[in-house]
Amino acid sequence: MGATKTDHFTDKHNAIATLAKALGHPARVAIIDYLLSVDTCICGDIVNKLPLAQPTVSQHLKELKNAGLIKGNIEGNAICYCIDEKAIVRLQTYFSGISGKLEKKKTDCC
Amino acid sequence: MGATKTDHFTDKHNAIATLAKALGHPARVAIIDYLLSVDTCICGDIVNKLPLAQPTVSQHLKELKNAGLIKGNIEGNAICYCIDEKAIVRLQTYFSGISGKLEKKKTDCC
DNA sequence: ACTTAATATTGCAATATTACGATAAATATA
DNA sequence: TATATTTATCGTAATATTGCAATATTAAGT
Repeated sequence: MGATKTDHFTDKHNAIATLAKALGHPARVAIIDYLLSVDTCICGDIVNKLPLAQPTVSQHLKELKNAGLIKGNIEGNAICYCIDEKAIVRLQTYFSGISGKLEKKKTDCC
Repeated sequence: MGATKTDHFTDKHNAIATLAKALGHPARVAIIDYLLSVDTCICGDIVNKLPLAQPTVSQHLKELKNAGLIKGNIEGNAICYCIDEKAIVRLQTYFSGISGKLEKKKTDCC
């Protein structure tokens, strides 16, 4: 089939999966990394930093935006993309939550 | 084409993407959640907790294992799966790193 | 209005993922 | 050894993703 059965899972699980999926491609991780490294947000040169054609980069940016990881503003004939801190914090909280629970368990049977 | 150009990205970006991709499906997030909630690691009943058939669950477990998020041991005719703490810590560190850098920047132009 | 520059969209081919029925493999128990 | 139980694998259909050339859109400058 190929279609994920999102209906059958909790909102929380779907939300984490959506964010994680958006970062499930090295190009998109690289984009986040790049956005983090630049001070100015005129980000047209992301294309130059990646080994991908412009339409492909544009598509990756769209996916990051749809997932809520980045936000963008039109800025003349350039676009300003920024990381959306809320999404990062959500992921950070999620993983530190798991980490904390694992510490408490300490039944490392495997 | 459909094939990710992993060759062209850094190992760090590929590593994060691999972990994130593994969590890019609600069923796999749910599996992690479940593994976290049980004390005993006899995990055959993951199938009962998910709205998916047994082969599908088995496949998701395999992907989580390949990505390094869980590890498993054969335990009689049951399998014991556990979360691999190292992977969680790696993700936690990654996201808190981003969060920290964002705090320092504070050039939220979008 | 015309041109230039930057980004987005469309269309399409190649590949990957998701899901499951059928079946196999492995192990425990009778 | 035969049977039940549990997990894995195979085969296959449906859908999604990735990547890019061609084209469209948008806004700035001339």
